[in-house]
Amino acid sequence: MSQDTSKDHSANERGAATLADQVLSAIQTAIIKGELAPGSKINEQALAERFGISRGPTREALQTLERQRLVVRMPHVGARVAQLSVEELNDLYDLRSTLEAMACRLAAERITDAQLAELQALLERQEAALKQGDTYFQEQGDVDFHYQIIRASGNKHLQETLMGGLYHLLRMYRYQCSNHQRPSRAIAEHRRIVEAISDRDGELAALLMQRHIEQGRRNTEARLKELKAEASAREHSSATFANTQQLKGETA
Amino acid sequence: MSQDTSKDHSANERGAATLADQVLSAIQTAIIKGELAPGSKINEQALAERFGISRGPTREALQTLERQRLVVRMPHVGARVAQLSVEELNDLYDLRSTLEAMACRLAAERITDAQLAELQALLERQEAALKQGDTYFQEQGDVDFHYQIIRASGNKHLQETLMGGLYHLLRMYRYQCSNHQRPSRAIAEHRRIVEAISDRDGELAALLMQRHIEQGRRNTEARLKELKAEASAREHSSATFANTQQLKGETA
DNA sequence: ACTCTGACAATGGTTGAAAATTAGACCCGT
DNA sequence: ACGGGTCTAATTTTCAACCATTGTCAGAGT
Repeated sequence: MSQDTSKDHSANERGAATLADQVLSAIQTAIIKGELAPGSKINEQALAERFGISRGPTREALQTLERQRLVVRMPHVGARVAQLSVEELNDLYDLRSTLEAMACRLAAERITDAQLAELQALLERQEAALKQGDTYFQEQGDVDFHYQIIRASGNKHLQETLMGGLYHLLRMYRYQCSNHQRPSRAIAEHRRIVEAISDRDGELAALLMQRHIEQGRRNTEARLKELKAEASAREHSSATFANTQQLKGETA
Repeated sequence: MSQDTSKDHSANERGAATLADQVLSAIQTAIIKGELAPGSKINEQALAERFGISRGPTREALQTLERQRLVVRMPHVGARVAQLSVEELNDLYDLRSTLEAMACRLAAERITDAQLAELQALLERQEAALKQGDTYFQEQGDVDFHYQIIRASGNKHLQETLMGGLYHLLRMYRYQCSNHQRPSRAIAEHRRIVEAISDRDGELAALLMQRHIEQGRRNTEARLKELKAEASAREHSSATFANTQQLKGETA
């Protein structure tokens, strides 16, 4: 039922067997929430000390973060938190759209009755949360919705690509560009998608999912452009320090 | 000191920036070619000694291999070379088919004249190699063909997912299940795809690519099933030796 | 203003040992 | 013999100290 699916898909399902895994999810949330400012440099030593571990596991976590595109690394230079960009956002959503459409197509063929029931139960919980204005559960529920469909596709590589690769970066964009608009519409779209899957109409489900995601892309893109404009405006006022400010926390 | 102007200043070029990268590609080819037997356990220490490096970079390479699905790792247990399975093969090709179809769609929109000329030149080299029976270049050319289209898509995340993630595992399946059949037909399919892209007909190109890849899937699947059957037969006759090829001493 | 030089800082890499965990062998009672 | 629990051994994980290599930056020199 309400198992904690959001906890950690990318790392191993085993809670946190290694130190690197533990610190990994900590850094992940820090980056996604913007506590580590985009573009800011990451010092291995300092990061290790901050979590009370040595450089070994820290480097491991950093490498995982690199493959998740949450940080960018260059040899002998170091790691810095990824920068949000409109181009990458579009690349990301294009890919996500294609992959989740595929997931819908497969899920319509292969979803089990139990999984379908679970999906419908989730939908009802989402609607209840909408009425109560529980924004946290709305976010959580949206993630779970997409996750369950992806899981129902039964394609392990598809799951891993979405969950381990794109998922976290996507969360960063959504979190930092959150504009939480019209959850009622999103849930209505969810409902139609579930109906299509329930009817075993994979093509329709895929199409609806693509449109649903495209809607999300538009929202996020618009908000990101606003943020970029604001940042650019701030940069004009203090142009002398422009370059050095980039790697410090200026996101108010 | 030799001032090499062509020094790689970007992390994209996986030339040989760090030790981990160097040894990584070495292990990759060893796994892909089957020199490290599928399912065999990998001893970190032994692997490090074999390449004359310490355990640090070795662990890093191993982690990268894990994300490429060339090895499977479990905490405190160790790493072992991935096992080929028909289910995974199908998952893999499904995903590849979807992604490369997407690449075709995008490439038809965004390919430059220079890239298109390059693609056509490659095609002619492939046909020349076919006539001369140059099987090595046929293999290489096929990889390049798909790579160039993926690159022409212009979607960085798509490129990274295919090249960094699926590519190597795919090569393993193709190498170990090589049955080199009908290259003439494959090249004819390549030509039609290039024509469709040249006509800016993304939908057609995507469809042709999907069929092309499906053809490859069928071949590889059939060959893999043969191999599995043989292996199963061998296991019946001499069950004692089956599992014991490890990296302990040397694989001579 | 530009380039070159050298010190400085951070990362990449090595080594050896200690802590943690699993797999497999061993023992024992029923 | 058999199931169950314990113990040992082997590997992995982590730590800590160290050196080597590279990028960065300031300052001198032109």
